[in-house]
Parts: sequence; structure tokens; C-alpha cells
Amino acid sequence: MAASIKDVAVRAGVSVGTVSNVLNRPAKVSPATRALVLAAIAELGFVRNSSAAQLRAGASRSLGLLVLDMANPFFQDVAKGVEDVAVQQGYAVLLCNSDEQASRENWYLQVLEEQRVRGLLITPVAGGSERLTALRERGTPAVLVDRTIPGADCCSVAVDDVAGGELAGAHLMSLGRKRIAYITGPLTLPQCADRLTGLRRATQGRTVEVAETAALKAGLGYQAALRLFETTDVDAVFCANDLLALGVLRAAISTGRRVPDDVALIGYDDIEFAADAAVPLTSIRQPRIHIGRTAAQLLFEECDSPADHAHQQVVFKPELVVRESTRH
Amino acid sequence: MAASIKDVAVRAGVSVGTVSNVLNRPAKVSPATRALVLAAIAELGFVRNSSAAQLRAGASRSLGLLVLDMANPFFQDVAKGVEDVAVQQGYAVLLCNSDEQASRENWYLQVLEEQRVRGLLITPVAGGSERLTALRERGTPAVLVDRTIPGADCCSVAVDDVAGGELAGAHLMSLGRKRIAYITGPLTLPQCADRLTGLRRATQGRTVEVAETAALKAGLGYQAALRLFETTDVDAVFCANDLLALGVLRAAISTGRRVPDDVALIGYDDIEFAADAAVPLTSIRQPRIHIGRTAAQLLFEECDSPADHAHQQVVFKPELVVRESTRH
DNA sequence: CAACCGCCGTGAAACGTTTCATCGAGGAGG
DNA sequence: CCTCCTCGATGAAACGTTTCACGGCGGTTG
Repeated sequence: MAASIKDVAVRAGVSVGTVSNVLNRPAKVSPATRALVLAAIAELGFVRNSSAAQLRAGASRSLGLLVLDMANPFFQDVAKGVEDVAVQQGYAVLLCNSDEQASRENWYLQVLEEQRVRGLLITPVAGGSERLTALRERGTPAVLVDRTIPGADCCSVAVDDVAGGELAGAHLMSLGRKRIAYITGPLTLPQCADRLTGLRRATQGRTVEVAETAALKAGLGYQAALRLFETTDVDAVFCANDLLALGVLRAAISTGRRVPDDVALIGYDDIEFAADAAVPLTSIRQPRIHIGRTAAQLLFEECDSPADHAHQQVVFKPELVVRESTRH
Repeated sequence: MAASIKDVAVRAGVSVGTVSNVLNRPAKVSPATRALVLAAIAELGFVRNSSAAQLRAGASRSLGLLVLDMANPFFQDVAKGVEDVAVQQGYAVLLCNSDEQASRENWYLQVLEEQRVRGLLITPVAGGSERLTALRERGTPAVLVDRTIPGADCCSVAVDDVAGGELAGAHLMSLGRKRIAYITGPLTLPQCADRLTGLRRATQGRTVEVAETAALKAGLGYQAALRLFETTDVDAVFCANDLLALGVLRAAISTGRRVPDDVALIGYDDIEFAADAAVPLTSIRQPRIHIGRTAAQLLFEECDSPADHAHQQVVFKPELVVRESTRH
């Protein structure tokens, strides 16, 4: 049905090799024939079959990006950064999300390996799968995003969550707040735990009340804050992410507390809505797009010269963004 | 480097045809040899090269989803719906976003066609490209998402925005509100214009103040609301999307207006944050996941029996979700 | 016992591209 | 005039899979 390179060759009165050259190394072919071939391509509406090209070449011009949740703004921006770099290099990005399910992750790893992607950017679900290591052993380079697996000998890009917690804590200290609460998702998540570590480091000696919720959701932040406000007299709340903080904000407003006068509030991630909340939210920003870009660059480096490539573990520092919710 | 089907055949002491049968039609091969082959596959870490498979088969087991903006929750949910159906059918989804740029859309269309995707789900950028029609003429079926191109003879799935505006208008009427404002993005966007049409239809005779902003952003909603509150005495605001509404909410709170007592507020899209806003937001919900599912199903229908396939234009009705921001 | 059938397995062709050794035609240099 | 070189184009091999016509082998039927 679809026109092949052979049809083009016949139409243009040249050999298939020449058509291929026009496609891949236009300089190698004389202007006259090149024009002839291009005309034939246009007339026939020829589109290269990349399956055949990949088959022959042995590797594809695409890479896989396997994230936990595309609804998460963090990964959206990471994806944007990855895409920037990839498209610039003429690569396509196969965007997949595992939804935090190991089974889905496995299925996508299978698909991506079958497609012979050039490399893989991945945030693995908790408890790294053996399929990923198998894939790497078979020669597909991978870069970890927002994860560092201690033993693994591969590149990774992450953000220093301890530093983020410290940033928040130091900021609250500088405001003179004394009774600080930390509302968090499951402390089994390294991020949540690290941010607490940082907070404690910065607020030495200050009361730090910790309220753990089942997930990083606004609704749970709301409930946790209502309970907290009833039992404890806090003058500052740091949340493990902005969603929780928005819930806390709602709880504060609905119980008549003023933010920041009565309660200072800091979130984490600096999602778009943080700036547009009822009281614009102070937050910790991660260089998300930059993370994606860096990860992609590391991957390309490894692809291009696997021999003299040294694995790197890049760790970015987050940044404090001050808004009304902690302004005096 | 990577093990091929031939290596497996040698290892298992069978022919390549048999290995292929184990992979694709396991029932056709005796349990004994099947076990032999599977063992060989496991030992060698064989992974099928889908380029070769596609080349031979002529079509891939993947489909393209090309959206305007993956940061938009609407498309995230649509993507989720599409994925559900696709994965269930054993198809992979190539997720691409054009960022509303025609050039990117073209590049992705090229890539997808080269990959020989089985079909395409697309929300084209304004002023449909000729490449899309070319692609369809060459035999790749496509379904339009959230768009209906009058002349185009293809399937489409959309939502009735006029009905959505009507829903909002009727609700405000039932609350007895008299002085209604509409805050919107550019009225050149069909969605914004349609929602206004619906609103006017439902609120016949009531003052409808219209404030147009440059984009559907919370910050602009905030500014527009501040201006509006200064100049006009409104008791209800309907916004073309939830982001604008969140901005309006912030403006209301910061100027001491009570929601819903002084001003009732309705958004559109029912994004996740609508429920968790400082005052939970009444909104118009679109069946987003369902849209994705339906679009994928239409596409598969067309792929599976192109002959007796009649193009359908599915239009969903939106739904009113009442929360505090309009509760009396 | 011959003829037939069903079951398993085989081997080769075909898919569309890239790559590479080769070849022919001109032009430059001796 | 012969040789050598370069430039451009050629044609066939190879990539890894699927598919399909075919064959061997045991068992069933008449």
C-alpha cells in the first residue's frame, strides 16, 4: 500500500541506494538527481518506514521516559526538559507512566526494550525491579531520575531533600517562629523523611510536631491540620508538598486563623497553584526542567561514548520561594 | 550483541519458525518443545525485536496520542482513558504533546507516521495542518479529541460547551442571583465563546458582565476580579475555567467578600484543586477519562474493520458539581 | 493393508531499509 | 595516449521476524 523506497527509486529512475543517500546523506548525491528523487518522494507521498531503518541500523532514534505519574507536575516538567534535549538531537521520547505499579513498569520496560530504545530515563517504583537491571545488563543505558540506588552503577539525577527541609526550617527560624509542625505523607517515602531530617537540623531545639498522613493529598492535609489546630498551638507549619499545604491553608481559613500572622505556612514543590492560592504560598522549588535536561544529557553522553563514560550522581539544591504565607 | 530468535532456535535445537510460534501462537506447539524454547529464551535473555516484527507484519501495535499540553489536567485524564483501552488491547501509546505549536505537531506527525502507528488520536492546533489530512489519506485512521472539524470525514469526541454554560447559568438562577459576571479567556477560543452562549441562554434578561482576559490563568483571573469588584456590584461569577475561578476566589478573599454569601462562584473543568480550594469550588465537570476511552474505542473500531466503519461524532454532556462556593 | 487425516515441526521467502564494495565516466597529469 | 583519481551511482547483502506451503509420522478408518 504505502510507497516504499523502491517505488521512489523506480519513479525517479535511480537505484534504491541513491534514494537512501538522498534521505540520509544528501551531500553525497548530485543536486540534479537529488531534486529528481525529492520530486518523486513528494509525488508518491513517501514516508520512511522506521521499522526497517531501525532493524538495519540496530538501534532506534528514540528513548524511553518512564515516570511514576504524569499527573504530577514534577514529572511534567522533567518530561519537558527531557523532550527539549531529545528533540534537539533528533530523538523522539516515548513517554510512559507506571502509575506506581510494578506490573505496569514491567510491561513498559518490556515494550521499550522490544522497541530497542537507545536509552532509558526512569523513576523506578519502590523496590527496584530485576527487569531493569536485566535490561541494563543487556546494554540499554539508563539514568535514574529523582532516585539514587546505592549499589547501582549508573547515572542518576536527584534533588537534595534534606537541604530543602533545612531551607524551610531556617526560614521559619528567621521569622522567629517557635512552635513548628511538619505535616507529611508516609515517612516511608525517602523524600518525606529527608525533608523532616533537614527541618530538624535547622530548627534544633524547637518543638517539631509531626503529623503523618496516608498520602500527599490536599484533603488529608486539611484533616490533619484541623486535628493539629485543635490539639496543639502551633505558629508555623511546613508541609511535605504543596498539596498538603493547600489543605492546611483551607483548614486555617475555615477556622479563622490568619496566614501568616497566626500561622506561617510553607509547602514544597512550588507547583503552579502555590502562587495563586488564596494566600500565595511560600514553597521550596526544585529545578524540575533542569533535572530533565541534565538527565537526558547524561544519557546521551553514555550512549555516544559508552567506553569512557563515568557514571555520575548529580544532586541539585532546591530553592526557597517566599510569598505571602510567610511574609510578616 | 542481543540474542536473536535464531540463537534461541539453535540453543533449543528447533527451527526459527517454531520459536516464532512459541512467541505468537503457543497453542500450535507441543508442550515439550514449548518448554524447551522457553528455557532457551530465559537463558539467553532474549527480547523480541519489534522493529523486525513490525516490518514483517506491516503495522505496529501502537497508537499515537498527540495533545496540546500534557500539563493540562484535561489531557492527562484523556490520556489515562486512552491508555486503559490501549493496554487492554495490548497496544502501546506513544504520547506526544505539540505545545500548541504547529511545527512540533508536524514533526510528531512525521515521527508517528514513520513508526507506522496503527492509528492516531489528536487535538490539532488551531488551523488544522495539511499533514494530518495527508496522513489520513495514506491510510492511518485518526480520531479528533475535543475538536470537531466541520468538513472532515472522521470520528471525533467532544464535549458540549454550550450545555456547560447553560448548566452554570441555570444553577446561578436557581440560587436567585441577579447580577452575574462571566470571566473568560480569549473569546476567540470556541470553548470560551460557547460557554458564554450557554450562560446567556440560561440567564435570559439577567445582566451578564463579561470580562475577557488574555489567557486562562489564575493570575489574570485575580486581576480581572479586582477590577470587576471595583466597578460593578455582582453577586455571582462564572469562570471559563477553574484556574480563573481560583484567581477570583483569591480576589474575593483578599477584598473581604464572603463566598458564597456575597459572591457565588462557579468554575469549569473540575480540576483536582477545585475541591480543595480555600472555599471548595462548584464546577462543571467533563467526563474526561470517558472521552479518552471512547476516542480509543472509536479508533480501534475503525482499525479493525475499516470497510464497514461509519464515522461518528460523539458529543458528551458535562455535569454540574456543587460545592461550598455556591452553597447557600 | 492402503488411504487418509491431524498434528508438529521445518525451511525459505518476504518485509523496507542501510551499507559497502564495486563500477563507469570524466578530468587531470605524465 | 595511457594511467590514475575522484565523484556519483549501483546492486546485493544483511538486519530479525512472521508466515506459509510442505513433509514426516502415528493413528484411524474402510
